[in-house]
Amino acid sequence: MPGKTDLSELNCSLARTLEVVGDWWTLLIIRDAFLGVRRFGDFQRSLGIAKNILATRLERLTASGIMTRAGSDARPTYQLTERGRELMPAMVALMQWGDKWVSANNPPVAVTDDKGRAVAPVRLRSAGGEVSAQSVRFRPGPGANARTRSFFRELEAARNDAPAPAGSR
Amino acid sequence: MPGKTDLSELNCSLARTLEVVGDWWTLLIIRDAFLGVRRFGDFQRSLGIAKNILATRLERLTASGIMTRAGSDARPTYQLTERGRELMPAMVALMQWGDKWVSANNPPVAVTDDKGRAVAPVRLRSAGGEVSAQSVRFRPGPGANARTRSFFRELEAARNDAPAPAGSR
DNA sequence: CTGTATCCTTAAAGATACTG
DNA sequence: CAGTATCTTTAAGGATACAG
Repeated sequence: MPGKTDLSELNCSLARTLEVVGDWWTLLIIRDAFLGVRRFGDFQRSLGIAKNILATRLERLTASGIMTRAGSDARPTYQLTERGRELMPAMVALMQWGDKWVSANNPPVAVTDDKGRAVAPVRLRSAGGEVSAQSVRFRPGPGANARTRSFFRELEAARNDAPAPAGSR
Repeated sequence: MPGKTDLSELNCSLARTLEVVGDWWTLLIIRDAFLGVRRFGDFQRSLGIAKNILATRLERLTASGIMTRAGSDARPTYQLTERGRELMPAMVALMQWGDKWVSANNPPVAVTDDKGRAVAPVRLRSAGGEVSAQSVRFRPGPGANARTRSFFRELEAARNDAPAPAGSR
């Protein structure tokens, strides 16, 4: 993107994740890798991506430890590392969302375990069981900086303002 | 992005998802919305995003039914719809990945349920229990088009080629 | 405060030719 | 086959001024 902002200041793991895998091609390359694609040319044909773009992405992905390059130098293969494979839940969750809300429950790709049993919709869980989207809470974590902490403080203040402006006036 | 490719041809729910929410700002706006941000100016300050960019994103998000605009026209609030809230698992999964692999297990933001109990790392499950990234399988789904089917066929062929060229030669 | 309208900059995407 | 090197295009991002 043109005047690309540096998101690293945002002190947020989501922003940090997006800095590494946050563009279309990167995510789709990882998807292909999950599917079993290994070769430069196969990625290229599968995605219809220009060679220079693909080369850049693969280099970035190997540099950030998400994929490894192996095999002959003339005809290497690219594979996901553990770091990369651990993106699986996020990828599947994104796919499931698209299955439901964009593909109208008519998934182009089915996800199963190795015995062909469907992977269930991804859910959030805590010690108390399933956590609905409504009941999820966010708060500053151990890695929060001053800006993040004040952000949450202000958020809290705004929440106390809006819903109950009765007695205050 | 400049010469933006039309991913809708890719016949993949991930690509389709990325067409809707697949850029930095959109995802970060949704994150903020999850955190409780509601107002134009708050999004703007929180993210450090230009006003026109924010306006475009909010319009796209409401047009695609992920957020709704409510309240006075002069000072509206933006909230996630169900469609938007269902992105929660994917967002949290992405955050968790960043927590572990980029923020070095020092999360800026902690995610809990409404009783303060930590949300567990997102896992994939099937009728057989937890599904490891290694054992996940993909196959053409009901919505697969001819291109997707042949893609999987070729992938299968390649897999049979590489690992066992013994008897064939 | 919440936008819209402009203008400008720039970097990302793509096409193409070429190399080991 | 797997890239690298260029060149061009273009649209996204940002800044600013202005409006309701």
